[in-house]
Amino acid sequence: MGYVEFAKTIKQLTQEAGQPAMVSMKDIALRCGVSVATVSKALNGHQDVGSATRTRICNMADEMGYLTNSAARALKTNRTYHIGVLFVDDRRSGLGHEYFSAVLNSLKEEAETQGYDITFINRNVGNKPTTYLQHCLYRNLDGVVIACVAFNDPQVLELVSSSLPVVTIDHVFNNRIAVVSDNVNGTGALVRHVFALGHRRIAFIHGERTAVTENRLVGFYRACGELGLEIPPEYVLEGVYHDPDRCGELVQTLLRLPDPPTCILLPDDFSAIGGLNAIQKMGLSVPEDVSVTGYDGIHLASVIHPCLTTYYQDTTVLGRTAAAKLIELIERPKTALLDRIIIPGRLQEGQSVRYLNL
Amino acid sequence: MGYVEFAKTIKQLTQEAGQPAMVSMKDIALRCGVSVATVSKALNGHQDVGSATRTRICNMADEMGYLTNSAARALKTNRTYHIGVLFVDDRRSGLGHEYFSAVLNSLKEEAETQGYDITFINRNVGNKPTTYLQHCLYRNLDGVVIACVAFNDPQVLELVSSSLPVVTIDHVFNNRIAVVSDNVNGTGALVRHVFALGHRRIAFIHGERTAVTENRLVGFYRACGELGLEIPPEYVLEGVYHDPDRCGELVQTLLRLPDPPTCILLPDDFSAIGGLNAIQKMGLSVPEDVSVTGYDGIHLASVIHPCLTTYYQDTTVLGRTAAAKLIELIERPKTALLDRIIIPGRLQEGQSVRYLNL
DNA sequence: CGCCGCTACAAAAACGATTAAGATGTCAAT
DNA sequence: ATTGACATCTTAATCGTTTTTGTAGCGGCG
Repeated sequence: MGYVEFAKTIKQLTQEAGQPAMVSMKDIALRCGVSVATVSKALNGHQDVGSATRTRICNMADEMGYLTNSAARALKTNRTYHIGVLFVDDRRSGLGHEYFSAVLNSLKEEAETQGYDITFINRNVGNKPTTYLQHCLYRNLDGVVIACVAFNDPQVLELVSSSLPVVTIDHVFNNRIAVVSDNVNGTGALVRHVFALGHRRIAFIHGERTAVTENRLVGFYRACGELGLEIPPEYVLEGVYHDPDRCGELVQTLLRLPDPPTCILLPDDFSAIGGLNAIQKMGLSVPEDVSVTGYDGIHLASVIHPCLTTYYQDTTVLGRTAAAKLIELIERPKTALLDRIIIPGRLQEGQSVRYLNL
Repeated sequence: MGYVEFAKTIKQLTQEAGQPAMVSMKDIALRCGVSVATVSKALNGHQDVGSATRTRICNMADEMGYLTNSAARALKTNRTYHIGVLFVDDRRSGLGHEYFSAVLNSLKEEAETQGYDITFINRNVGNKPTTYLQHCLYRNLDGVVIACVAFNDPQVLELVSSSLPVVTIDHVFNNRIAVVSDNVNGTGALVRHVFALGHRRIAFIHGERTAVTENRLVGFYRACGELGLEIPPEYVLEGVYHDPDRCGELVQTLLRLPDPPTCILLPDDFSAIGGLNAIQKMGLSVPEDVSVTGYDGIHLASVIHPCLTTYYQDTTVLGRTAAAKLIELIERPKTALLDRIIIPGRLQEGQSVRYLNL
């Protein structure tokens, strides 16, 4: 039986069985008259394989539809080309949040183009509860991206202090790579923007106290300081991210002050909607009576009415960078710089901030 | 060296190395004075192991922090406890869409509680481009959930017609399990609802032609028929999902008709915002002058003003069911019913539809 | 007593790849 | 001719499981 006939037979067999009848290196070796070792080397680009043999093997591999068995490779090399992603979605602040799903999507794409797949980390192995770290070890993950979680969770800390390559998003740990959105300058940019439009009485409703929030507060106070603004303490309130109702209430609180602000910075675009509603409910309108800004720059911001002045966080670069840095750390641990990488965003002007005649 | 000392040593070693120094069945076997085979059986609950030995082995496994090596198990058993998810996010209609991220999240949780991890399917293996199917085979995925893709993509069809266990969401294939949102009754419910409120001139802006859209059209025309409504063809327009601008334009088109509708059904909540804006831009208001409904019942619908009357799609049940059905198909292929499962939603009344005095 | 059947374990062969170490052949230099 | 260097390929061990087959011991039964 000649070469071509044999190939046909193989295909027919696989067709018939309905199963793709996984072809292994052994099969290729058999057909090429070489050893499995040679096949492995040829396919992996090692140098001690003759160029004629190499092309013969590679062609045969294509011909036969060879696919690496990832489990076997992982077993032998301890490399899975799988990176874990830890996103927690309590109260819809994880995947449900457009910011994070956009970051995730970009992260996914970068990882995939580099040959890595992503998988979610959770707290069980088989049907037994475990820790995040154990789950990662069980799956032999090459590395982990952590985002959108309670970073003081003991299980998260265990993961961060493990020997696994880790990249965190929007939170900085010592001696770990962190990719963070530029919350300091982002908030600062908003302050300076509304200041330039004449606003002096600027209030800030921020989210729950997290690393992100701390940075936004720093950005806020620093910018105000540089502009010579004295912000009364009652202008700075703790709200809740992604909670239009709560933020709406706080907006009303602010507007009922004896000396109300002319502009209110809200924790994010979504909760800004609550602000808009609350203001409208008081018979006032945006931006004529009160100005408002959001944060995030999600699609929503530009389609609501009035569309929001906000600070766009570059989710694409954030996700891509996180993936790229993690892979760098995995593949070249010696040279990877353990540092904090700040991703700048961009002020996005809408119609929610009025020009104030001074 | 006694038992306790030995245990300590192990722990110290792993601490020092910084590496968790994976302990294998071999280590347990050594310490328990049994063979690896026995360890394997004990840990996997086989019957031919003495109960004393069994508990000794299990305790030791816990003690030493044993974790199954998933790669080795996968290699031997061809089961990875990994299910693939195919979500495509062209033009932000995948993960960026709250509907799908909610489905994904629910799917993830159900899979995880059953001991399965989820991973995204893409089109490369290593750094070479391949098909979705090849990717699944390369990763030895136990099964696949397909959602939110162009279901006529040849690569998707290849996957669907492969021998892999497959569950599709919102699209039905022959002899495959499909989990679909009840678009027929959902749209019907909206029609009946606005009819009950007195509306007779009801327009429908639907999304691009997909299986989902077809069902909604069926639901629309069927309900209208049952109610004895004659819908003029110019009342039914093809819009674009998740596109407020385009849908806004179409709303204006409808309202400029000589005999405009009193109520407009929009393709989803997000694009309904475009409808609201467009109406406002014409100097009209919702619901006083025109009534509007959305679809999806995402969080947004209830926070905008006026909040939307919409049809809530039960993303939680959708995702959970998809995962559960897929796992059933994987684990009990003989008894799993290859069928279409319809997940009902719920009409969610807002303030965007007015009561019309007839 | 001898045999059967049972329980409880061990031995060993896989799964499919990687890789160190060894083998072979060729050719140039001595 | 011998040697070494080099290129090219093979052998064989190994990763950590699972699973088939084998076997020792023991009690019961005719």
